[in-house]
Order: sequence, then C-alpha cells, then structure tokens
Amino acid sequence: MAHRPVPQADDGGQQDAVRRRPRLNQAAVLRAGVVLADAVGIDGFTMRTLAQELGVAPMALYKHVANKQELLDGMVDLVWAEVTEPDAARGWKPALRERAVSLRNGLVRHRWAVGLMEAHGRPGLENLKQHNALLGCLRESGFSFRTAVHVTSLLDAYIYGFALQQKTLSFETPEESGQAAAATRDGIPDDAAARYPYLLEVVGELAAEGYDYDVEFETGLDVLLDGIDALRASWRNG
Amino acid sequence: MAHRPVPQADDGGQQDAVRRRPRLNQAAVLRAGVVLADAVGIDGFTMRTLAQELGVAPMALYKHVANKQELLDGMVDLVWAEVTEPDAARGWKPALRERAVSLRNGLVRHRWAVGLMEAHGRPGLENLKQHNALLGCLRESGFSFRTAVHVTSLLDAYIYGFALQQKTLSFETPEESGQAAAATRDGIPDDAAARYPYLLEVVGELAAEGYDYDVEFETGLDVLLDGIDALRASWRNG
DNA sequence: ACCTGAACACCGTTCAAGT
DNA sequence: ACCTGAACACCGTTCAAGT
Repeated sequence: MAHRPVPQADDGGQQDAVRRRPRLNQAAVLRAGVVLADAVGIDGFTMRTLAQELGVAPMALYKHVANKQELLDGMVDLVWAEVTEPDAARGWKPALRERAVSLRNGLVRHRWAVGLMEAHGRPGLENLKQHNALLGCLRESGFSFRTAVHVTSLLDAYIYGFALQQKTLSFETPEESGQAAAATRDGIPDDAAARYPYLLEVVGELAAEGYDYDVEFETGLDVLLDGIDALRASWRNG
Repeated sequence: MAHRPVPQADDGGQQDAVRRRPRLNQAAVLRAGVVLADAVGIDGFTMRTLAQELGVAPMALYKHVANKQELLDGMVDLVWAEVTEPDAARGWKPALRERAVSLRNGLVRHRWAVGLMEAHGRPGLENLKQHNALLGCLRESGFSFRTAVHVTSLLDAYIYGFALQQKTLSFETPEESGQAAAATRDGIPDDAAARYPYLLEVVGELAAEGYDYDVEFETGLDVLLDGIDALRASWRNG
C-alpha cells in the first residue's frame, strides 16, 4: 500500500471522527439529510441548506447523489432500515403487531417520510428486504398468496394513513392534544358551532380527556389483526 | 345604478358565460386550481401556471386568496364537498361503507389531495360538515363517544393510507398493474432476486393475475367494518 | 375594486473551472 | 477525484402603479 502524505498521525483510517469535515460520501450525505429533514421538516429541506449543514458548496452534493429526488429516495430507505422485520417464528400475530408498531414509530420519528414512502422512484433495497420479510412471515404462517397480499395492503394502508393523520396534527402528548382541541373549538365561529353539534361534542370531550395517539393506533391495529384472524380461514381458498 | 361604459350589449349580468375571461372570484380560482392540479399534479401546480390558465397575471390571484397555502386549503375543501355524507337512517354499516368508497373515489379523482387533506391550515367548512355527519351517524347508531372516535380514526386512516399507496403507483387497470409488476421484477438485479424470494413470488403472481385496486380496497374495508361490528358491544362501556 | 410589471429573495441544477 | 463560483431558469410573494 503506497504511503500517502497525511497531516495527522496515522490512526488506522479513523481520522474522520475528529476532523471538522470528513471526506463526503453518499452514506454521509443521506444520513445528514435525515437529520436535517427531522429538524426542519420537508419544506425547509433544500439542497442548499443541506450543503451548508455539511460545510460544503451546494454543488458538492451532486457528486454523491444524482439529484434531489434520488437523495430523498435514499433517505426513505434509511427509514426502512430502522423498521423491525417480522419473524414468523414468534407467531404471525405478535410478529405483525411488532412490525406495525416499529414502522409507525419510524414514521413518527421521521414525519417527512410518510409522504415520500411510496414515491415515484424505484423502491430501495431496505424497502424490498422489509416487504420480502413481511410476505415471508405470512406465507410461512400458512397464509395463501392472495391473502398475504390483502393483509399487506390492509396493514400498510392503516399504518401510512394513521401516520399521515398524526403528522400534520402538531401536538404530541395527550395534554397538548386537549389544548389543540380547545383551540379548534374556540376557532369555530358561533354559527358554525350550532351546525356541527356532533363535532363539537367530540372536540369538547377530547379537550377534557385528551387523546393518546399510541393508544389510538394500537386499538385500531388490534381490530385489524383480529379481523384478519377471523377471516383467515375463509380466505384460505381465495 | 350609475350607467357604466360597456363595449357589449346589456345581457342582465349574464355576460360572463360568453366572455373569454369572466371577472375572477375566489370560487372560480379554487375550481380552476382543482382542474389544473388534476391535470398536471402537485409538482407542476404553481401560482404562475394557474394564473396563465386563467389568462391573468400571477399577482391577480392574490386579490382572491391570501397565499398558496390558503389556495390549497380551499381546493381540498372542494374535494370534501364531493364526498357523500353518511346517513344513519340507512344503517351504520352501509352508510359508512358508502362514505368510505365515496371518499376514496374523491382521493383517486384528485390524487394531489391526499397529501394535503390533514394539512396544517384550519380545516375547511366542508371538512367540518363531513366529519360532523360521520360522527353523527355513529352516535345516532348507538356508538359511544369513545368508540365513535376509534371508528373515525380507524376508517379514515385506512382510506388515506390506501389512497396514498395508490397515488404513487401510477397504473390504473389490472392489466397495467401486471405490466408494472413485470417491469419491477425485471428491474430487480439477479442477486437481489435470490435474496427476496417471497417478494418475487408476489410480483410474479401479480404480473400474471393483475391487481384490482377497487377490489383490494373493498376487501380491506369489509374486514374493518366486520371488525368494528364484532367489537361494538365490548366497546360500549369503553 | 381589480389587475399589472418590475423586482426580491429564494429554489434545483448546468457548466466551466479549479485543486 | 472531488469541490467551487458564477450563471440559468424557475419559484412565491412584495410593492408601487395603473384603470
């Protein structure tokens, strides 16, 4: 191996950890993209701000990603990499439940991702791996091919949709949700209030009792899993 | 009323129907926005292209909407206006089913809408009216307050998520879906193919049999409705 | 009251150039 | 091989004018 001129002591290639600006590479760009998008949201996420965060000229990024769309696709695949794969050995129901909670947690940690998950680009390798594991869990548990497709479609739609609902309602805790509900109620004009009695009832109750997204998600998830269980037999030949 | 100089014969205020460019108003701007977004998608939808479509300078729009976000909020509310309201008199299950299909149809007609439905802005009046009707249908059918919230959350999450999955997969018919699946399969590298056997099985089967979104949606919807039915009693006191 | 034109502060991205 | 600076064709939006 040729000896190269380095201004620092040889540390076995680990010198990047200390250096102010390590040499850029695609993985570093994608990771920084996830961190930035988490911090500022998808609207504030621009090639220029990401470059600034990395201490680099905007055009330097284009040496490592073809364009912004490919950058976003790569970031989405990093989110997929965080999701627990279902393991048929644990039983299909606990395995699917765990995966669903894990996927939702990923979408909550990275709120910008849900709008890009099914984006136009080719699915990433982690996405393929994840769905292969999901389908494998179902097939190995005795689900028919068609049923496995139904279950995948049903569960993922629920998870995506729930994350989408939660993404844009900006409160996190039950207390915050109560305050938000109160604000919404107070924001409704008086004449409208009279026209939407049922809505007002719910908003008022939620303002008093709060709303827990985690509980709500898992309540719905259990309805789905029980529904899948109940109809498993009748779908066997479908 | 002062007599004004008009280059056309007096037609009792109905002259707009014939004129090339009728006087702009907010409703006309919103309607044109929906048509344009349907045609070009949300990426191609800009204030400038909408103004051009209306034969007007870009800044003319700002006399009728405060900014782009408010314009989008108004467009979303026009989509809500297309959704059938559930009628408890028909029985809660058929009523909810019809509303779910109607909402999904609206989201398919206007694919740009799903990403904006739960957007940060204040919900529109049609949105409020729609959710008031949904909650009213459930309460009048004997659902408890808490259960009505669960059901609303569950159903809407599924509908949104399904529309989101469908939005970005660009094929419409079962035949197209088969072709798309074949393309995806052929796009997977050989070594990856060996690593994702279950995924390949599904993609291959779908390429052969096709995939019908309408059937898939209603299959999952019936699982949800049956699950809600089954657990209705146990939720009574929840 | 409604519409326009020029301008500003941003975007993503191309290109030629630097080391 | 990797990074930079200037430039281009776009955005949404402000402002001062026009009628």
